[in-house]
Amino acid sequence: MVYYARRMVRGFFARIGKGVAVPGVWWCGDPAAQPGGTDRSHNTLSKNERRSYSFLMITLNETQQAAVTAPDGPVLILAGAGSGKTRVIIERMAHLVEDRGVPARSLLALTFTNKAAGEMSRRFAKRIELDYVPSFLGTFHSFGLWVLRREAHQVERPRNFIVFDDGDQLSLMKRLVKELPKNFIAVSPRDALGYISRIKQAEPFPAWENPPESPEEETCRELWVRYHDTLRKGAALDFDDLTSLTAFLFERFPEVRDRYRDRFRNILVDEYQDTNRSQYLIARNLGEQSNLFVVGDEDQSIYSWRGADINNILDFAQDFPEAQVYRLEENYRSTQTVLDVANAVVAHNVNRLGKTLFTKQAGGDPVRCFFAEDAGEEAAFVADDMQRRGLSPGSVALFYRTHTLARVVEEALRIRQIPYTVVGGIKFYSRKEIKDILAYLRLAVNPADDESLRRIMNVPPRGIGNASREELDEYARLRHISLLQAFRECEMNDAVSTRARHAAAELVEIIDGVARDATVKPVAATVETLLQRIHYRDYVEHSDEKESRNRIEVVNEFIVACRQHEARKEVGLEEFLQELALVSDVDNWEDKGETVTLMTCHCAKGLEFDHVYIVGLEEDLFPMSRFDDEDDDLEEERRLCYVAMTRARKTLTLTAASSRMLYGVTNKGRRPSRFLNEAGRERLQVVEFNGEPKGRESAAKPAEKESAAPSPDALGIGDVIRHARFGRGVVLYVKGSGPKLQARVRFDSGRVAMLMVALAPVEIVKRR
DNA sequence: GTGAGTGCCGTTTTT
DNA sequence: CGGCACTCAC
Repeated sequence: MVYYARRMVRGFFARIGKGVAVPGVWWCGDPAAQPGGTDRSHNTLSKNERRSYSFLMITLNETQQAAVTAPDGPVLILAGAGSGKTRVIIERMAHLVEDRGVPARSLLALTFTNKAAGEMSRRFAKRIELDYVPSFLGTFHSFGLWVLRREAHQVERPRNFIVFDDGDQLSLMKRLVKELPKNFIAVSPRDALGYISRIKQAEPFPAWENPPESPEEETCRELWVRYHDTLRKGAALDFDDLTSLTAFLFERFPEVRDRYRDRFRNILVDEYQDTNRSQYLIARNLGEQSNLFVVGDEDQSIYSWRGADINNILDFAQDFPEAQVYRLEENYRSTQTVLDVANAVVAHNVNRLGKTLFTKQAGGDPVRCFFAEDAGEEAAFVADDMQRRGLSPGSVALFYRTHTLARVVEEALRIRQIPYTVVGGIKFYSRKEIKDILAYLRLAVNPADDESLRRIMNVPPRGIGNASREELDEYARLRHISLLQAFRECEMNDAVSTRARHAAAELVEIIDGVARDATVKPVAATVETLLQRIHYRDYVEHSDEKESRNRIEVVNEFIVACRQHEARKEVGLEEFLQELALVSDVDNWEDKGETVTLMTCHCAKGLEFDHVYIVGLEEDLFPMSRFDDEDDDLEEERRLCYVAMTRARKTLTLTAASSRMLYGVTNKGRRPSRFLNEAGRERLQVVEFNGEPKGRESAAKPAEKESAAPSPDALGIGDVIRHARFGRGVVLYVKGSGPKLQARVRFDSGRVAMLMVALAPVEIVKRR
């Protein structure tokens, strides 16, 4: 299915539709999808959805049927890529409700991503043809949030705690590291956060029974204490807390756990292979006495770096000895050629339960492979290839291991005017502008939020510098009051300069203004008033000339987003902020229409496209090199490759470059990924730049040529030239250097030609 | 207190 | 290469 930005966000907002007013009663599907709803895109499933949907109505295969109707007790579904995993979950839920008389409100379906949760609720609502579905369908994090709001007192937090995202965490930790007494060995804020996160998985409130094993660990423990102190004072939880404290609650307070057990008699977990320890504990605590239905694929476990433990799925049968296990191995998505390649790669893994996907769609286009000289040629090939094959942009996706690879490809697509959308990357909501605005809003809602105040006390600059800040910090600390309170009282504080005092008073005034507005105005209006009061747009415009246009856009987009949200649901500022905390990919607030989709391989999980390109299949990039080349890491890279490949419905094209600039250094003599070998050379068709298959002998050797860097000042990509005969044209790609410099040019006539620059009658019209 | 300039750092994937 | 923190001059 092709996911557009807007759909993802709609998925999110759909989940927080009007039903949310009653805790635990979640609106599944979309308000606009009610009979009489007007928005077309809400009422219709996409073509792809409809295809699989009607398929589902007509027939489930035997194994799927058995899985869906499995008797009570723990059930594990090993669902290979494209085997109808989501279908099975939804049918299972429908089966429970329709055939077994299970009340829908006793269903708890937990997913890993917002995307998956959104899709699940929409499809489930359609399936059982109800406008309201009183089940809880959401991510582990949103479930944790929901539980913790009700049980906040158990963990000594107010009900209206706020959620720190990773940006908040990092800036807090930076400060804490800086404030640490000098007798502690230095650690980086990132390392400290990593340590804390790992600890939390095992034990949210460690007793520190063993002495620290290193001075670094000692520092980390000290930081742990300070970090949580600060969170508690700020009435905040971080992302990890949402799941780890929930797990802790269920483990330590049986009576609390039992309440939720009684409520949710049927637990369904999607992507079980991605669960970390806390998530596993949540599932087990709630599901061990009732019906735990987990679906996953050990070959698609790609989040171990976030604490996901593949052993949760590998050991399910040991954990629950009476578990019934079903294997879904029939793939409904890809051609056999694609599956053969993907299977061949992942078959090299040792640590797996073992499945082999098959499909009834025998044959299919060969999986192609292109070896480029450099990243520029690789990008040019890919973009050219899409045009040559006449692919509709919306049917194409391009995956890469790291976001940095997107740039070159974007360039190639832009020049050819192929529309594209980059998914992920710099997250909308972690942009400076958004974080600034949110900090104001959060402060208005929660005066104890010192971190937010620190962020914006001098943004835009208002004359509160280091000296005043330190003074006010000290003032607040001594009196055990919030920083904002210190600002309120600073009129009497002689240690602060007059200028800063006025600025502080004004800031307090502004914050109070926001709080006041929020009670009477819609969110968008409150934000707009705030922006004008602090001249935020001017500030953005003056702070950075080249990017300012974009950044203003970001600000305006935020306002639009607020409005959209309001149109959907009347909600106060406080609730708005809380909902926002769990949305990460707000970057996708725009609908980009029929475009090529660019994203990381991780991001691609759960999606499917007719035509898939995977670029950068080189050693040290994919698989990415690690400090320790442990097998586990390599296996995970392999799974990631498998995930990426199995997204393809019809065709798969793999590319690599022998020279590529990474981290600012050009890296020559790069070697093709071992995954290409593992796929089996005989399964790959090596092609030339023009897409024609290469001769056998040349196919055998992955190019390791001396690549002469194209001389940058001769002619570059994007330059506009004029040719004596062909007229005006744009340079798509250059190759070679000096007198051998060749340029691929697309002329306004539509003609594309490779020119020897030294010989051709061309002049440069415009440098890019 | 501000802003420009410099040097250093890491540098994957995301709820 | 790019983002960030730090230093230095106003």
